[in-house]
Amino acid sequence: MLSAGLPEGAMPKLERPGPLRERVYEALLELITTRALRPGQHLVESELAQHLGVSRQPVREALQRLNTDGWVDLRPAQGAFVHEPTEEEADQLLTVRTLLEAEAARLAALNAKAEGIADLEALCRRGEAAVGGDEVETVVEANAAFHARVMGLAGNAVLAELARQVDRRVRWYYTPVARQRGAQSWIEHRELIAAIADGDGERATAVMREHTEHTRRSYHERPRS
Amino acid sequence: MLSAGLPEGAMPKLERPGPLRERVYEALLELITTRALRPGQHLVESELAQHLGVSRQPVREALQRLNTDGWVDLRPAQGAFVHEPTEEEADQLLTVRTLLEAEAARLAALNAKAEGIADLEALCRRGEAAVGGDEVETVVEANAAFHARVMGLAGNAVLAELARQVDRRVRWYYTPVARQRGAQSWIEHRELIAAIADGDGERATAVMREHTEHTRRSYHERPRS
DNA sequence: ACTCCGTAGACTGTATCCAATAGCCAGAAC
DNA sequence: GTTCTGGCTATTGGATACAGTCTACGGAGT
Repeated sequence: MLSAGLPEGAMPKLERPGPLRERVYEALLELITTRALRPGQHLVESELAQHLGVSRQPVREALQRLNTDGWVDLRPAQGAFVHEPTEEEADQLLTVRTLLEAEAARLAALNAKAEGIADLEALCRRGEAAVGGDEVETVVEANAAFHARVMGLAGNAVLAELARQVDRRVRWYYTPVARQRGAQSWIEHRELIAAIADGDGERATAVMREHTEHTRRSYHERPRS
Repeated sequence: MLSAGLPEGAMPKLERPGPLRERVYEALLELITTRALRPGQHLVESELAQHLGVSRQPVREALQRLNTDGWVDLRPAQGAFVHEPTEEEADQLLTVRTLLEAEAARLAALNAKAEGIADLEALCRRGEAAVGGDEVETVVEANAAFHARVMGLAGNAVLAELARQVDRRVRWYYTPVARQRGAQSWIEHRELIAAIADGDGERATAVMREHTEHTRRSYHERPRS
């Protein structure tokens, strides 16, 4: 018990690196989402280990998790390959996302307090500013943050965990085409905030469903690379 | 290319054990779901390894996956503990399950062919027979098989994967109280089949939602152990 | 009664070693 | 010339050993 009157925030909270496998996981995920490792590419444990400056063990464990999370395909006795998304899979993913996000919006509308609403508005402003700056990376990130906050307001940890996984992959597929849907997306976010602020679960669901379905359609209409 | 006229089914398909970590994962999951390993119990890698007759390596990887799937809690530098479900978490899980299953029912109604309907009826008969026999284990399994088949008819692999994880945990929480909801559950299954056979997505959704909400309520009304 | 270590138990990460397997290619058989 | 076989290689899968570090527990001292 800190008997001395140390202010809580003053503790430097000395940086705990966390398990190495986690950091390797994040590092590889970063490389995949940024397209530094391209879909279909063969990942060799020993190469990755050497490149990251760790032993094979943490790399193996990270690859296993990436496999179960759908980021890489682990072919037995041959190695790991960066997952290649198919048209059908992307569509299914976006469908599920619509489902999860719509439910989250409904729950958020029922649970949200004034503080949460304020957070959403702040995030919305940040997103709109990013759209003005035309930086795709920042826009996508702000969008993810906004949706994550809505999910947080829903107060369902299980739902949030599923959505986290799904959203991250959606973000991967979607980033290349995010530019198209700039300003319109944030107008819809405003509508969503209004519905949540009114505590209107039905409307929040409808708005969110409409919003994510827009995203889904704009994915299918994307320019082929 | 099998030029000889070997019948496809004749190949014994010699048993491939598959990766050891998978088998360890399944073995541990079996031990957890059957309550041989009780919630809160401390799992020591070396003990498990010795007990299963493998080295620590596969055990570690299996524990990691069990951790990400929510079956065990991995406390740093201390070890793995069988997850202890809380009231709130069970409720959230059942809520999410309702969401996923309802969507699956809708999609199944839109996609199902005659063959799928027949499968559902067969599974339903099997379940009803099990209820008659009053064997909780068999009933729960038949129930899982039925829901899994509905999910298969929905034809959304991503949705199915999420539901598989959620359902397995729901099953864990729910098994102790499954006895209460015997016959009624299968009557509702019949209704669901009818809705799917009619291709009525709205009704299928409603029936499934009602069905899983029944389950949720009966969970909360369960006798405390 | 409270605090302060000391120690044991357990995980984390590293380094090797060996076995099994998929893919590939060269070469023999027809 | 085509096909099949056999071996070679790269890589993973699994086992084992070992050092470092963290946690919790308990006993000694105040």
